Amino acid sequence: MTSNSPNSDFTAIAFSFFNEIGIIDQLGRNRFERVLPEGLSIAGFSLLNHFVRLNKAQDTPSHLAKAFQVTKGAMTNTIHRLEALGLVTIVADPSDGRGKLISITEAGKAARYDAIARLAPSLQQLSGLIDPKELEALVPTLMKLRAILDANREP
Amino acid sequence: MTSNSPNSDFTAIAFSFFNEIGIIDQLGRNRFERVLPEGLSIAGFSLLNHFVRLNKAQDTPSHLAKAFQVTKGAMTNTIHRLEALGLVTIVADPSDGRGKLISITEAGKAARYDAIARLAPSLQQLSGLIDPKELEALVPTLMKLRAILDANREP
DNA sequence: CCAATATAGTTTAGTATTGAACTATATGTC
DNA sequence: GACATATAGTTCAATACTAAACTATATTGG
Repeated sequence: MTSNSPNSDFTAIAFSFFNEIGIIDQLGRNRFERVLPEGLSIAGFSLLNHFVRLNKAQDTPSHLAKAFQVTKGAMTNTIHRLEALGLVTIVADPSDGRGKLISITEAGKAARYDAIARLAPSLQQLSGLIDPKELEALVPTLMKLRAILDANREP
Repeated sequence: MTSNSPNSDFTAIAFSFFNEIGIIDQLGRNRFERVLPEGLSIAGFSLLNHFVRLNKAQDTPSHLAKAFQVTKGAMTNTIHRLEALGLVTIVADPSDGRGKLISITEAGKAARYDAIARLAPSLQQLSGLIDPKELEALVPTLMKLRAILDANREP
């Protein structure tokens, strides 16, 4: 019975894990926000990136809200700001009178590419400070964790 | 020269790393916020937790703002809300006419303890889904990374 | 000592978020 | 087919944050 009581152990571990995650996220967001072009938020960038990464031609606001785990209201706001910048288009869903379909524009793809180019130097600076192998080793576990959390969130 | 061009590799790795961190943070915050007692935000809880973890009797708003990497304005807001709840006290710094000193109250310590107790079941639920050893293995690397990011943020 | 500059904290305007109320359209049941 | 319920999207009030302007006090260099 030395290193046991696994339940309370887990609580403590999970607690420090989320604590570190929260601080790293804030420091990372801070870096990112400084270099994003005027008017483009991290939320906006993430949306553009989502379209390109998944190579999606179009997606609905409600699906996007679920994918990013934000409320429908937040997604309405993000989409409308991107539309005002000409980076996405909004059209009515022909097969569902309630729905809309969002698509990234060429300007949106260009803005995403440009944003990544601006991000690179800030990330590059870290390459001298962090062992790339160590960072790389983290990613698969984080992805697995994210998938578990994602699948087990409360509705 | 097979698996090289390490610089652009690093950018891609760092990019997915921060991407996963961001999503996990959001899912984690979501879980936390649901169980925190009415009126206590994550920011407020973190401040209370800071005092207890570091066993600090008092701290200045400006030092707290730096520690949490938020603006002075945000810290003013967090502190004033905690004071309104009776969880911290604010007194003038006797040795510096510009400064204030923040202390956690007994009620603040109790609120922090209570919040952790409420958090536990939500974390507990994860213990069946995630291998505790895997989670535990992540923490030291994250702490190191956090320290590096922390030391190398722009002013 | 005093002027210039730096630092501590507050305030304000603007942005991103949530939860809840709302409108409009779909779907399922009898 | 009509009614109840579910879903898509918008709007609104409130919270937490940022950047920048502000007030007040400290520090520093002539």
